[in-house]
Amino acid sequence: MSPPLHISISEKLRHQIEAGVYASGDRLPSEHQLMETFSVSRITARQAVANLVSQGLAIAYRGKGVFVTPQKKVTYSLSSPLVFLEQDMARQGVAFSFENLEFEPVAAPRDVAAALEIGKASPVYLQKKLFRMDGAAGAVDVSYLIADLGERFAPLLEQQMTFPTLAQHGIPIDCLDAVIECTHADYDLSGYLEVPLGHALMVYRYTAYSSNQQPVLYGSTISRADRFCYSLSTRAGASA
Amino acid sequence: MSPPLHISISEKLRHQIEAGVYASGDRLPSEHQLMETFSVSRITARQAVANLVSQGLAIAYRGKGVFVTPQKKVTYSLSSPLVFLEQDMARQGVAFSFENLEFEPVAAPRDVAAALEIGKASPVYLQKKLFRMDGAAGAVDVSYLIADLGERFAPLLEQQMTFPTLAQHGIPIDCLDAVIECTHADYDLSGYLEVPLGHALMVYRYTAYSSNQQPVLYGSTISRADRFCYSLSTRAGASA
DNA sequence: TAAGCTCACTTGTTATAACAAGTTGACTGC
DNA sequence: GCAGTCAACTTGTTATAACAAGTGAGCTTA
Repeated sequence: MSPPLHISISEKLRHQIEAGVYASGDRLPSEHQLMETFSVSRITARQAVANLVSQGLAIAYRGKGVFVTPQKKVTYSLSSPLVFLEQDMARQGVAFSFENLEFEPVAAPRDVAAALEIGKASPVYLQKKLFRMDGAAGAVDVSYLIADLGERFAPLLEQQMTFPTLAQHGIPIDCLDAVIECTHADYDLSGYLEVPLGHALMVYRYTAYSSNQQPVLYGSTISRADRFCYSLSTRAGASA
Repeated sequence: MSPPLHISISEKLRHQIEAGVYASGDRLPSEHQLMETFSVSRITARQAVANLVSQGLAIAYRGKGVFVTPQKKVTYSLSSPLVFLEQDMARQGVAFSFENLEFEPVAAPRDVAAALEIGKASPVYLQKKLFRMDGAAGAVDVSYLIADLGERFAPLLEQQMTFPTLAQHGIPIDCLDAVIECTHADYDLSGYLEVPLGHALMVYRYTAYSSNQQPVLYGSTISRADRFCYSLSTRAGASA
């Protein structure tokens, strides 16, 4: 009949977060404090916190404490792929920046070669970028460019790679196939995005084709599911 | 240096799942068996299993065991909203069916009233549907129809509500705004979709507008993140 | 002053123990 | 043969205990 203790406690904390008792970025009571407040064992207190963490409401740091996750979600509008990501963010009052993590020629892995319709281990350019939203790491973009595109884009590294930028430099992108899916954090990405293992991530996986139907760009943007979402509209030029 | 025991164990199990040692639907070793196999305490064995569950690779049933989650992901193509959901599923070789859970007039909650641009507590129709993919519950759709649309649609309950169906009955849908986001299972939905608390869910939240720019339909399709993803293409009529 | 150390506090990992609760198959009694 | 019971097995919840490891403030020492 009555729910488990750890559920009751995490629900109580969740309500307090939603009611503003603990604001975005605030530290939640430590496990020891929860033990005393609710007269439970550390296992129960820990599980209550784990519920919040798995729901993306909080994040725990060893040695520091558990902190409320920023609840503001940023929307990227898919319906107007020509709009700069910066503009999308600015409309929502979010300071946006990005930094290049890597840009180097590599041999195409199997899935990349298949998507770009080139031979396995053909030369491609690997580009890794980190997007920051209000200073905090919000998304990681890992993309592969066909060799020709990579060489042409190399001098433009400081710019966001958008369709207009590419078109200006003689690489018009004609169409884009994309999949939006949800996956889970593994150890690799935890480093960039500071998400606990198993936490939900949004993945925007895309293949861009040039005017001659040739795939030229394949990659994915991986973001924290609790900080990023996608919108689209059938209205031409709509900005939902 | 060395990773925690529970991580090592869950990684080993994950590799075995990916290698086919445990196929989709198979039962994993029980906590007791894992204790003996890896010479660890039940807490460690449990945590290893919990890792798999939180990553969506397995699901646990009390009294029965832990079973490998079906890994096949179903894609719904957003670029052609006129395509029937059934067709999208059929293309992927998935048996699709849906059942009406509820259809009744209710007073519009606050967020619904705002989306439909009507007064709070105005009469609307609540429609709740369950989508089945290969027999298993895959998604729940909860939508609200303006009163007029609800009355006209009531006799058509056995049909999927798609844009062509609506247009045939004098309700042309002109445009659609949608947001795709990720959220986490709460107790309400766990019942329908059989997902553990905190598990990632995909939410497709939409507002449909009639030809006179009036919002007529607002709702969301909630699906298991590990079983459902969305695709879109800028190619007209593409079927990625 | 500045560098380095220590200590208190935090979460992370792991062990042992016990009971609750749901499932399943075998066994018993009719 | 069938129905009901029970025992064995499963995961779920909770407690107590100890150590590991990261952080940060404050103190000590050069």
